Amino acid sequence: MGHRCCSKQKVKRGLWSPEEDEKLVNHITTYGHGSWSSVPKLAGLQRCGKSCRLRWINYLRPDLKRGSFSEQEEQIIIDVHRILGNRWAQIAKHLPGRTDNEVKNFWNSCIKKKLISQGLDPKTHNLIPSHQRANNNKVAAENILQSHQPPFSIITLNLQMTDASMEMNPPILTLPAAPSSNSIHQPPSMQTSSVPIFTSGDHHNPNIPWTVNDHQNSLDSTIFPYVSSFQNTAISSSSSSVNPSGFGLLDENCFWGHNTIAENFEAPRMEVLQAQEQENNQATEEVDAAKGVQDMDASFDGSSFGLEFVESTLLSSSMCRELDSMDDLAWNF
DNA sequence: AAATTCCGCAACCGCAAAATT
DNA sequence: CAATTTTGCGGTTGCGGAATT
Repeated sequence: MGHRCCSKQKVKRGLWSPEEDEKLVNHITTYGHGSWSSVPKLAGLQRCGKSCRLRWINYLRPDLKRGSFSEQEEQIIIDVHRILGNRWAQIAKHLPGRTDNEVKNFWNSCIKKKLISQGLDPKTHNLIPSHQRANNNKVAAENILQSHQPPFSIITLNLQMTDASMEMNPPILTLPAAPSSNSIHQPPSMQTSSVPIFTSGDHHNPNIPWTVNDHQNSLDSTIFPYVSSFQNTAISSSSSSVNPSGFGLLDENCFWGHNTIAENFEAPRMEVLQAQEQENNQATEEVDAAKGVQDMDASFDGSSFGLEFVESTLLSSSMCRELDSMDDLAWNF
């Protein structure tokens, strides 16, 4: 029984061998993936395109971060999940170098259990009523209650504002005032760099699928500010995902550098540099439009309070973690 | 030491949206 | 504009190693 997408060919399934990986990497570094459905044939693989795509995205891409999740990453996942639910791809966009699959697995294997052990419903993030709790969770949940540390985070508190209050006092959108959409993806310490981080991936430049941070809309540009909120810890560590050069390349050890793979990428990347810059300029305009031109008062109704908006405001909430008083957490309400 | 259970993770499946023809 | 193809996503499965019996 083969895949529906490639039922004509005999297709290998299951784990990938190092040889297959090598073939795929060689092919994509040389030619890009173009159309995934043509990749297996061109790369000499007996896999379906879908499988190749998955393997590349989840494992072979050079910009992937490896290793266990940091506490900051875990907190980001919890916070974003609280608002977005199981939208793993969206959540993963807030974690440079992590894939949706990775985030999903981490959630299912670790975070979910942790929340349950704390007496929290992993779906709603609310405290599970004691009568609904299983006995083995009871103790843990009660410990939380006794510890005067409410299990609700900043974001929960803010989201508990009523719709009415939102309409009366819409939160102020605090997108970073970056000179361009490129620099938004850099932590503040990098913002003086004149070298842009390329932001496009599969959607616009299939020939450079190894660039960091693929964005589907301009409001996703809140990604790196998360980084900035803890850059003195995570970012300065060896697992840094920020390339001082501005180019979105990581070696197999998650260091920015020039390994073989990265060098192979160099040529095709430079070829599309100009087109990329034009695209980035266009994206800048979109961000500007979102920031300034949009009339919040006129458009702020139930339907306009979309996920993008939630995500963009999430930024400020996450950063608020470092603030000292609850007054500072109020999103300018 | 062998058998069994548990668990994390890579990969698959099916569906929907987007893009292309 | 409809049909087809491609891409992206979230849920789920099952393999393989670790832990337990």
